[in-house]
Amino acid sequence: MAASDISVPTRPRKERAENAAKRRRQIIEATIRSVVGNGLAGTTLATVSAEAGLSQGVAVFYFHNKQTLLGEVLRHQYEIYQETWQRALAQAGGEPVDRLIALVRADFDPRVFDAQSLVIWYAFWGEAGARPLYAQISGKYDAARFVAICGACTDLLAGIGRPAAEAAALATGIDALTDGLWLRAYLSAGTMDRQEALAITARFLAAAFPEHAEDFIAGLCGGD
Amino acid sequence: MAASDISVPTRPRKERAENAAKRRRQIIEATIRSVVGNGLAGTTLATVSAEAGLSQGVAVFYFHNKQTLLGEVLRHQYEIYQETWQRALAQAGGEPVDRLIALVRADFDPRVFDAQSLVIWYAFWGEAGARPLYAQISGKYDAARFVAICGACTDLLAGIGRPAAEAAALATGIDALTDGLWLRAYLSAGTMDRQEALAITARFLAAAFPEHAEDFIAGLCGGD
Amino acid sequence: MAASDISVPTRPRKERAENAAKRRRQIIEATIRSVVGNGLAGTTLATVSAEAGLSQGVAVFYFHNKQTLLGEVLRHQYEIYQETWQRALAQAGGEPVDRLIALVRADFDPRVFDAQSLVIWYAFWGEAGARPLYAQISGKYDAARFVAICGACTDLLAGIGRPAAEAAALATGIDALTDGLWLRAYLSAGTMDRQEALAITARFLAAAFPEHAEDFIAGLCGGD
Amino acid sequence: MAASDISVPTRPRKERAENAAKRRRQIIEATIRSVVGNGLAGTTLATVSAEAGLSQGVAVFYFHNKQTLLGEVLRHQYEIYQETWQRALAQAGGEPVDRLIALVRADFDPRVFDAQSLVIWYAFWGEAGARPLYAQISGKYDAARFVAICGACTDLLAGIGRPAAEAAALATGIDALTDGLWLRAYLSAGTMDRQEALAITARFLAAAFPEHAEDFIAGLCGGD
DNA sequence: CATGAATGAGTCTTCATTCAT
DNA sequence: AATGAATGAAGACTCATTCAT
Repeated sequence: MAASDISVPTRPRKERAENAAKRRRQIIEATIRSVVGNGLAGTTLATVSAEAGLSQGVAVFYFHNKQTLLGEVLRHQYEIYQETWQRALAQAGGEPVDRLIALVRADFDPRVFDAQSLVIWYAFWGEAGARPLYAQISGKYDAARFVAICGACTDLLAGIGRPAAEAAALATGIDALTDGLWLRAYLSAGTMDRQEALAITARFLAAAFPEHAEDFIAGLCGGD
Repeated sequence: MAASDISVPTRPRKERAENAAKRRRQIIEATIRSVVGNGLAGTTLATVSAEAGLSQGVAVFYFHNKQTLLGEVLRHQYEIYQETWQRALAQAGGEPVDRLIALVRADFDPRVFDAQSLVIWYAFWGEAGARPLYAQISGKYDAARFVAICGACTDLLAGIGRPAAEAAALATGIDALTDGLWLRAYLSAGTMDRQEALAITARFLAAAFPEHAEDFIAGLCGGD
Repeated sequence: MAASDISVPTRPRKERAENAAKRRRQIIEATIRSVVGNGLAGTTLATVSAEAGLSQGVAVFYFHNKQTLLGEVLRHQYEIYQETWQRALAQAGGEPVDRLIALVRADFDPRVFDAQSLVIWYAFWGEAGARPLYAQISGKYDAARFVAICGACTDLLAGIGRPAAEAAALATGIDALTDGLWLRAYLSAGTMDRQEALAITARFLAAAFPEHAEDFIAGLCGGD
Repeated sequence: MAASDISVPTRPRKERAENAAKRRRQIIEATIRSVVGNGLAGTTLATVSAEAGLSQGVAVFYFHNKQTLLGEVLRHQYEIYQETWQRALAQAGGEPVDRLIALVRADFDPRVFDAQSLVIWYAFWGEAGARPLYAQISGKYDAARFVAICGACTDLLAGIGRPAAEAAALATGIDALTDGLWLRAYLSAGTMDRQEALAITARFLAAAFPEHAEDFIAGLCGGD
């Protein structure tokens, strides 16, 4: 025990690692606030530092350079999003309708469908054309989600005796619809709320799967 | 000699105005090429000048400052878009189904639905959160288009005896769907072509308006 | 003629090029002053700008970046040096002894052998180990001078019936001796003047070529 | 437990001092490696720490600041050099010729005349113009060596009946010659080896002291 | 003793903007 | 009408130094 007292005068390794993780999150969150407030172009290491209440150097210390930091921010955003829909999916049970409902509801979950998040999404997507890193991160996470939607659609079609070939197109359509609603909500801030977005999506899903129309209306429009 | 010195440089007023318009367009198009190639953040007055084959000063000379130029570029992009769908609408005849078909087809018209245009749209929308000017321009043009879609929907619903109250939600959904398909096409470049986008939209429209399912399938999936 | 009045409203091309050359020299000379005053490590674009009485941006405008500027400074220094010894060589006439005398005298010419120049030489040579650019520039110019010395030695040896094989070693030795005297003059500033350096070199040359001892003594120690 | 906590960390004073000396040398040698690899300008406390395999803070802990560390490195370099020539001198015996030969040989001793050492020398000399500390250290050690060379020359001249007044000039010339050969070896790395350098020096010494020509040739060119 | 997180002044570089020509 | 030289205010990034542990 005396030995350990001597050999570990510094902070325990674990505590240090935790502290680093905390700092990284602190900086990432400050960056998000900055992007929301100043846009991606208007976000500098200075605005990030100021927002984090830290000195100019820390961001570089923890992320090596601005590009890495921004990439990490996008990843962080996707992680939150993925966590949300994956949890919803896990809690939805086995019925394909319920899974689809869960995925759509997750898309308009307040934790995900809020003004700040939307700014982040479109800010990064806007630069994805010129920044391979952003495009790559987006592609990876988007693919995972597409698989989930596509799976639910496949099962749903199987249940009602329709050809599985439609699944991909339907999944793409559903994904596109919710992304488009996000864009509306983002561009004309405040004019579309969660309820309206869910109602519109419900209408299209009900039309696309008339056999489950009732389920979609009930599952998406009702509730909270 | 003195006479010629005075009279020659003073070009007729009209010719001068035309020249100015030509230069402005030249610079706007150079800017678009630059945004496509370097992103909005990577577009500087220098990249614009280089792309236009003109000197550093011209952009400022004709647009006073960078922000105005970029605003003008967005406006230009919207003008081309608006021109496309308005012409399509005008040629569509009076039937609401045909008008809706025309509007959707216009959205995936090669002049509008190409990789470069998509980069422009999402680049500007990405910064719209932090730049009121972009948001304002977008809002103005988007509203005009929404009115057109909404009108077609209203008439269509009236024709099949469904409540007009649905029109706005349907219009929003259709708009969102096509925007979402644009986003797919933009982010995963090359994986979605005009045909597929039209087919997906047709499927949803057919489902939403079963009475005109045939029309939408025929009008959107067939043809070129 | 009226046409030319219209087509060339800007400054004539030639005048502009001259102006650019003037600015470049102005900045190079400011850089030299800065290196003399602050060392190479202490020379920043800010010290250069201040020394030149210009704004921070100009140096970059004319030299693209700091490294290029510093490379150009070294080249400039070598150009002056080369010009000096080449002119001396040209004026020396055909006698090998005279050519060797001229080359040595040029090395201690006040235009070349002054405190400021020495600082520049050793500052750049000091970094040559880590900067291939400097090493490359030095190598190129040093080679040219070595050829000249070597040629004179070869002819001199031929004149007195000694083997030509000695030439390279003698040339290297002479070059090394003058460089070493430069180092002395540089490190212990003020303790060695032109006269002393010439006298020491004369002594060694006289010893190395006893047949021309008188010539070297007379040619190097006398005069101004 | 309390007892061991207190007694164990308190190492004996002597052991502590030895450890400190070891650490200092470790850091100095790391600095030398860094200067060789990155140049003086490219050497930071970070490169030094990395090279030493120690944490960022140690260098400051042991040397208070970077300047002091670098000064210590130069001193260390001079110490090795001085040790080499002083030992050679001590082993040379009393004959002036032998002392001079020993001094020259020491200058091209593999321990001293190697690529890395040359980088160090010229790196520091390059900054000596702007850093009084380096100039001062150099001056001190150079003076000691000059005294040694000068002494040997004086005795040598006395032995052959030539005026002692020549000694200083000859000593300066010899010193300059070897320094100049070092510069050649440094700038055009790999093109001059120990043998060639010794041969060139031998030739000049033989010429300068014809009475001892044989001795110099034998003493410098033969051997290993 | 030793670590390495944190700071902030300073560096190079970029770039919108001005302006003389 | 057009050029492009010149400016200077940021921007990202570096690094010597400090300091709590």
